[in-house]
Amino acid sequence: MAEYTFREIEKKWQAYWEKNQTFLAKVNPDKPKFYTLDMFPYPSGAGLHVGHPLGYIASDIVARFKTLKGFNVLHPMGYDSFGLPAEQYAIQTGQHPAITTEQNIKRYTEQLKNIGFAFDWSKEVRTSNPDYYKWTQWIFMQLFNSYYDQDADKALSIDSLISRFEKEGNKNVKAVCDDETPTFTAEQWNAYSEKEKQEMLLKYRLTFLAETTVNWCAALGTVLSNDEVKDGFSERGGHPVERKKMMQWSMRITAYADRLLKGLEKVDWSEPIKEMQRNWIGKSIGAEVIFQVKDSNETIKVFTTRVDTIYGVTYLALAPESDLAASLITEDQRETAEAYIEVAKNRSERERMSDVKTISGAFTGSYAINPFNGEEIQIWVADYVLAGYGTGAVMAVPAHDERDYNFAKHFGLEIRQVIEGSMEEGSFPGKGGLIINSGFISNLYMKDAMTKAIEFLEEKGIGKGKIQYRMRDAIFTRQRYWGEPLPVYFKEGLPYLIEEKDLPLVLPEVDKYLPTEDGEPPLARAKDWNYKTADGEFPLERSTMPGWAGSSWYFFRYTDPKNESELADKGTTDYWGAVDLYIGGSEHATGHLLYSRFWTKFLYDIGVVSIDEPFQKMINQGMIQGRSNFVYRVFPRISASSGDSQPKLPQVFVTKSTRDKIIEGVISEEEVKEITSVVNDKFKKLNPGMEFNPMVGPVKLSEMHVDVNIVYNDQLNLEKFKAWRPDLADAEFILEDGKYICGSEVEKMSKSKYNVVNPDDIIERYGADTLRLYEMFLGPLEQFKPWNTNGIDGVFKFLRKLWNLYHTQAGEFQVSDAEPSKDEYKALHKAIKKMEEDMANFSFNTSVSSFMICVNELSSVKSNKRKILEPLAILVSPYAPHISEELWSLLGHETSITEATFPAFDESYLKESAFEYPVMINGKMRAKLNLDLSLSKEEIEKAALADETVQKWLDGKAPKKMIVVPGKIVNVVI
RNA sequence: GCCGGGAUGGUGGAAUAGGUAGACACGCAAGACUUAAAAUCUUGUGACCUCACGGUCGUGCGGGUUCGAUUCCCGCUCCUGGUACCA
Repeated sequence: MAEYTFREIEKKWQAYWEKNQTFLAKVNPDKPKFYTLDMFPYPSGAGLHVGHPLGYIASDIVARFKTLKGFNVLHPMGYDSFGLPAEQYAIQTGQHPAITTEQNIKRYTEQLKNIGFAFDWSKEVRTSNPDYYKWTQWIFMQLFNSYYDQDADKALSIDSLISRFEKEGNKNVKAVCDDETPTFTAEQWNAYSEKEKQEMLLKYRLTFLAETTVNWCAALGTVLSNDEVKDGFSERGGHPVERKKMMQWSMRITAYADRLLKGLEKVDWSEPIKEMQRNWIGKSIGAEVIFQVKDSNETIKVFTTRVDTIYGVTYLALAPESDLAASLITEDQRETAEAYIEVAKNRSERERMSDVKTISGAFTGSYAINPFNGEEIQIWVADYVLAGYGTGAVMAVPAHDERDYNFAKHFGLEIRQVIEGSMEEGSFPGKGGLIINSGFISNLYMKDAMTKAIEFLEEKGIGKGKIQYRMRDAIFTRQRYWGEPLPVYFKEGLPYLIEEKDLPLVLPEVDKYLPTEDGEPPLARAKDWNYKTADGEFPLERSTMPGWAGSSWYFFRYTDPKNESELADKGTTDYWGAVDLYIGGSEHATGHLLYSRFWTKFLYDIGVVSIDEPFQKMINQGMIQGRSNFVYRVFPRISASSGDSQPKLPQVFVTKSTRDKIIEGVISEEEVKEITSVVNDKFKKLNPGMEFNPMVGPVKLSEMHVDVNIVYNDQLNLEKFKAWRPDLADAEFILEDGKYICGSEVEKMSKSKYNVVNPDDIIERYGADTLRLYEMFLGPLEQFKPWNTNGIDGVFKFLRKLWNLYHTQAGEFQVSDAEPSKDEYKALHKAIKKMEEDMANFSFNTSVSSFMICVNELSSVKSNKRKILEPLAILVSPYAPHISEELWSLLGHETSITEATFPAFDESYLKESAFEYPVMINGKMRAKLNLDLSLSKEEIEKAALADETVQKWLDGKAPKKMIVVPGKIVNVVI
């Protein structure tokens, strides 16, 4: 007697897959490849909850489906194992992060294996493994040894730059470099000292050391990137973040801004994600204009996207941080202006952001000259100007820019209109409008006016057309322990790379994971953290790499994870190419996904890989939210004269509907009496002999989270509840129909809300196949949805029904070799068709439904035909691989079902000769008419008109109009 | 503010080249089997009116296009994600 014993079946096949290396991916040029990838997890101490595997299940289904379709599939998994939580834990406990990380990984792997993923575990990578981060360091070295050549529009080696400098200086070199890089000749270059040369090269390298204003988080003792800061607080932990100047390594990602933007056109991602990246890159086309300061040698450079409005400029505004601003302050303005700068500078980013409405600024006392009309305009300091964007200075055109307008209004500055239109409702951008009052660009439209103005600027050498990006260079150092060390040492204060043969530069041991007393990063605690060269011993860099370093290239390492001589074999990465399907959360839209694209483009430039976009198709799965359950405790309002001892208060709980009645004030007096008497009786029992004033109405309640794992379909398991916490051991319940129904709410899944559901528990109760099916059945992959176990019985029942198709009522395996009926074929092929369509659209939930329909139909005719059940097992196998393998082997196969071929869809089984026409009267369905599909329009019309219901509605009159769509519908208009 | 995504029964959701709204599942109700429970099976289940036949309303709200609108257009409301003085 063989029941569906999922526990045995699942263990058996998981062991089989492991032993037979079923999912081992090998390069095979004879087969088309398919690379499907999940964003690898950070192995946290809490383990997996049901939300994590959602995307993995989806990609696993695709992987298994593609295998059945004859593709050579790579489906790897690994760990993003450097990170803050392990370090935080290490600080608290003194335990080495490597140890906790190892433990967490072990647990994650176990949990993942329980779900039956078709992962090729031999490809596993861990970013914190020296074998891995050796290559992260190696990539860093290549970046250090490269610069971005704008003529070639790619990264080139720094050596080639040096030889150009030696021959011709930097005058004709078009490269991405620091703003203040001076021009020099070959003679000057050759005369530079070694130190001067290195300093100059640092201005060109793709990773470089520079003083930058950073987001310093004192509580975490580290620098955070912009996307790790939310509203002035750290994303992790919510600690305050301040702006601070520090020497930091940066990555010149801005060099790739335009290619990162253009590359988006080539990839198949959702529009919102692409849009987020476009906004993040923030390309603006405009011009740089130089304003001369009156009676001074100083000039002010501004960036504007609207040179066409240059005749409308009535003042200039500088960022408070600007050094120039301070120097322009005149004696008579000194007091107010300096005070303003002091206040504005010290206002934290957070204050400035939350306080957008307040307009503030100060006049410096100096004037600038508008190069177009020679007009003198005031120079102001204003905190609406950001130091970090463009030149940190703006030319203000109050008539056509809202912020300038508000500022001018507030300080009574001139507002001069230069575009045709009405100023009644304040400023207007007037894009495309006719330019007026603007000298030689008057009577032109925006585009032409801009072209002409730029020509003028370039002719006079007082500006040029310019493209500005919002994106900043990415800071690449963290003052942290648990990250990749940078392969850099310092000689005379200048950075040099260690030799490649000394890679990996292994993370040293330290006594504590905290910064040193004088604020140095934890690596400063390491003994002998120096680099030995022929010239002596030099200190190594003490900062480590940020979290995104290791995750920016792991998809290449998966193809060849054990390679010791290169980051991956070129032939292998060429074979696997770009990731065909990447599944992960949309929260990585501007971090990981941008950095990965950047590094891929760089690796492409230096010839290490052959693709320049890593992720061809991406799907962003929606987060699974928690669904909390609540119980409602009656507030026992009893006063007792207890003497010394505290009275024991009764724990009495009422159900959701009683609570609702109490809240709405519609509870009956009898119910109140019942509740109070239960409370009073309980009190008496708990405190025998004690005198007390019994509780009377009205009833007050307090709400309490209850562990969702002891609630089933919102019904509380009373025994488990009593055992949950000692104080609840003699809880009393006022039930309805013998049940305690809890309240519920959707919240974030978190321990403190007792709503975390562990996949292990679901697997224990229903099996991994049920979990997989159910996660997919929950709804569209991309949608955010709460986890709710309420419907899980349905898919579990489905699997049992599926099992029963292959078994007699007595539980014996039995299939028939008889020829299936037309209906049986039809049921199967409907499901095949649907599955093919759904896989193309990544619509996993609807496939599960179609399996259910198919099995229901086959069950109702008690089908047990091999010709139906064999393909059915294959069809279901990507979703429910364990049961399918078992059925497949029962069907007599000796190899894994993964080696089967996906059943071919045959349209002819779905062909119908007749169709049940819905007959509508004025667009409302009134009758049904079963007609042959070969009938002509006229014949259908005739049949419809003859119908009794139609006759009734017509009531003897002729229809105004008849719409007949063969095979679809009949509509009679009356 | 700006840029995305969304709103369908008691619940999760299905259906878009415009063509039977509510597939599939949960829950609920009734019944069968059972000493009983569980499990399983059968039937019903959007709301309202009606004994019934049947009818009216119904896909966030208000309009429009159409023989016909969950689907297209215009105007709103609410929820949700991103972003935030980017010149």
